[in-house]
Amino acid sequence: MPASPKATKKEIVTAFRTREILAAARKLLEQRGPEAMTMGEIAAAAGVAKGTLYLYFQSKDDLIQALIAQVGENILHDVEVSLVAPGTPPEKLIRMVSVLLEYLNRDRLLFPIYARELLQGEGASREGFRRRYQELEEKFVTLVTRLFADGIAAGQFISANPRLLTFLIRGLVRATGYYQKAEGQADAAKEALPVILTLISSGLIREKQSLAEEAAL
Amino acid sequence: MPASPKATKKEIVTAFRTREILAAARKLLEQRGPEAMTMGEIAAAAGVAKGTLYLYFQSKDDLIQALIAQVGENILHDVEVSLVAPGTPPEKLIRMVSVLLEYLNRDRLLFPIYARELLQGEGASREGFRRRYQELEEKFVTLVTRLFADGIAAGQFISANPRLLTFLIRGLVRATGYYQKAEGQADAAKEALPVILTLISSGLIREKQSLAEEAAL
Amino acid sequence: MPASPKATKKEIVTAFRTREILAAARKLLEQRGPEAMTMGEIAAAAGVAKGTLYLYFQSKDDLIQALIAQVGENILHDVEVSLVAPGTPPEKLIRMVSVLLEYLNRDRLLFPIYARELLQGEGASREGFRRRYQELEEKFVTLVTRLFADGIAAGQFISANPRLLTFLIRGLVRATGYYQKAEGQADAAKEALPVILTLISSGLIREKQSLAEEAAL
Amino acid sequence: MPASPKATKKEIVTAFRTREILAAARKLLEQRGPEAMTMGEIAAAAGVAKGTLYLYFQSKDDLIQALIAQVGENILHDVEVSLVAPGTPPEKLIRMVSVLLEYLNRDRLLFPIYARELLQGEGASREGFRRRYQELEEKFVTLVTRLFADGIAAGQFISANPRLLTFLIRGLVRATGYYQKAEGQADAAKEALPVILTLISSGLIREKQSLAEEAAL
DNA sequence: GATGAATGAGCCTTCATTCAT
DNA sequence: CATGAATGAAGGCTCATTCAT
Repeated sequence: MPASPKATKKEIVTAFRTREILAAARKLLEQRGPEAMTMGEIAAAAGVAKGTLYLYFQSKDDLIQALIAQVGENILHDVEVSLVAPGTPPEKLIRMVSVLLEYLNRDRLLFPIYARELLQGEGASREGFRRRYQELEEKFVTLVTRLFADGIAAGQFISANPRLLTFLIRGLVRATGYYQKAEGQADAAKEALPVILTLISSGLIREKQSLAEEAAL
Repeated sequence: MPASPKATKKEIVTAFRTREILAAARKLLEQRGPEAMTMGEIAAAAGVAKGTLYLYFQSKDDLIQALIAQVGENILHDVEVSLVAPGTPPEKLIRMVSVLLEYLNRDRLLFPIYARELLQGEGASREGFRRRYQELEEKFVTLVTRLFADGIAAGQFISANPRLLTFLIRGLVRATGYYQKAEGQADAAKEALPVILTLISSGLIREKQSLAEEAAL
Repeated sequence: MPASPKATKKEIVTAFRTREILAAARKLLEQRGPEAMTMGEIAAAAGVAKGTLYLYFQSKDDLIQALIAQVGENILHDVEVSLVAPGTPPEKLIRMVSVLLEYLNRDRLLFPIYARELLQGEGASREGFRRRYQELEEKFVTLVTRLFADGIAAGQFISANPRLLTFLIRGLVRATGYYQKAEGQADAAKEALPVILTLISSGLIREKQSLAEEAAL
Repeated sequence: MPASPKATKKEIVTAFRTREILAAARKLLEQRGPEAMTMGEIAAAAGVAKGTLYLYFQSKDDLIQALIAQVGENILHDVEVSLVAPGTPPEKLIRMVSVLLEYLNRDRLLFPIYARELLQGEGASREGFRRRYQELEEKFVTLVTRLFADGIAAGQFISANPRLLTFLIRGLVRATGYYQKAEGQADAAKEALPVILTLISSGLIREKQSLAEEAAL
């Protein structure tokens, strides 16, 4: 029957359009920020009419949510994979950091560092955007916190609040993203990976003895 | 003491109003973000009429810049103090991290983690806000980069791009800010400081031997 | 005739709307002046929403400039035609005055007497309006000044600064416009034309001898 | 009794302030127009506080009315004097034109050509300004129209609507004002006076014969 | 009387969203 | 389905006017 393939073709076109629009929106989101970016700009960049955007997304906020979901689910999936693969917690941690850093180079993707939304209270506009971003964040934190909890329990990580450790690790990845952006480098991740691994494994400071005194303070 | 206090009284009122407005704006900035926050809201929160804001600031952008300047100059000053005081580079680094973390508890202060502006291109609105924030950032990075460069030259830090190290350290402080906000804790800094110091001095991972293998990968 | 009229239909609608808006704006400009006239009033008078005006004109100033350009180019063109047609300078002068006076009756047109902008310095608002108006003025003055210069050289006009004569002729036309407006007459131009022609050709005063004495004073 | 001189002194100060404010306002009115000119600017130019203006004038509109009245009464008075002095109507006309032209050089005074207000309908803002200006105009027109009526009755002027003639004469004076402004000359009036007198007495065109044919059309 | 900080109505302009074609 | 002209709510900003000092 021709109906099913026809419907499928339609779905393919729809999916294609959706991706095109999201791709255009992503670039604009990074360049101009969520508020400054207008629906008109997105439409122009995607090569469609303004009204067409509303055939694919209910609102601007909805579009931004889809953007985050699209990216976020990919990241979360890859992070999850890196954590369920066999290995000790430290091994898993290292794999996960590598995965996160790779995202900084894929698709010019800056979402891992799109952190400002986390700061905003309930009154903020783009309510949906914020909420979605925080959900994503929460899922990530939950996953990684478990890793740290396991590792701490096994005596393989320093003894600290595993949730705090999760935030700190994420902070290092974000910092790399800002570094990449600020320095205009194409591949900051490659440079940062070994440095972050060294930091994680043995710290920044070479003369441990003097530090021991400091820590005593 | 007639004339002088009279002139001063007006100045006091002006200074007081300015601070009131900035305080109201700061709260709103955190709650709603720079775009969503309207001059009307700021005025209402400060208990003045909309037009009054324009007696103290030339524009919305100007007001936000003042907000940043107010905070930023304090931070920069304290950071600078912590760096010129005597001590080895590692000692200075630790002092500086302490200073930065203290700011997370002072004045509900979230600016140290107000990083999104760094991501945006020239087209973004509130040009002045972004520029000012980036200037602040640049000054900070320059200061700390020098510290790392010195420490690396003296063999006291690991050998890495000092600028990258600066971004990473800052990332840890920011992460603490997000942690504090996300967890709703009053004093995340106190909890995070020893963890960050340990991380800096000896890493997160206890079993160094296994890590050596990882690094070989 | 399928594609072409379709594209044309949209253009026709656009052109129609543009004219509607300009017509509404013209009436308001005369009633209230360029500053007092608001975009809201224009929109209401044109039967569209305020935002719609910005689909046709970039700004209020732009709209007013379009208004002037629309009218001004017509006038200039007709004046030019009246000056290049064959005839002696006096004949041309008379033709031109007739053309100008005709404009006072066409389209409730008062622009030929919209002179205030000429008085204002650079600080005035609606910079574009003023500039455009002065450009128009300058073109007109240049054209007519040449006519007077030619006529004076040929001994057909009294010997005087041709530029001054241009201003005086224009002053008579403007005066007729004010007369029409003030008296509420429909066709002041018809009444004024022979009077102005007589004035130009032989003056207002009948007893030339007495005047000669006066001039001697 | 000291009360009376004291009151007088106060009146003197008041009158002085009033004149100072009006002088400052007049300059601004010419530079920026009645709408663009702000009360703040007037106050600054007059060297007083903004609130002080409201001790001398009820409103901005009231201030502008006073401005017109001040100037207008002077002009009207001088025109009246020139018309009641002995002489034939043509003599009086010439005297009056001289008086009007003199005003163009006095006090940088441009009011005689401040004609735009005449165009505006009832809806315009600065209602009082417009009304006052039109009253002034009406008085002037009444005065001069009587002169022309007398002269026409005596056969000394061409036979035409005396009111129209009044507008035309006034148009010549205004034109001189625009000429002075446009050309940036200091003393356009001196140059224009003989030209206008010649125009009034015998027209612009020298070859009367050819004109006679034209007039026949 | 004089001041000028404060007010708030009202303006121009933008932009997410709708809907007739 | 796609379009883009139209909408109108809302924002930043100005400025005439008021009033406590």
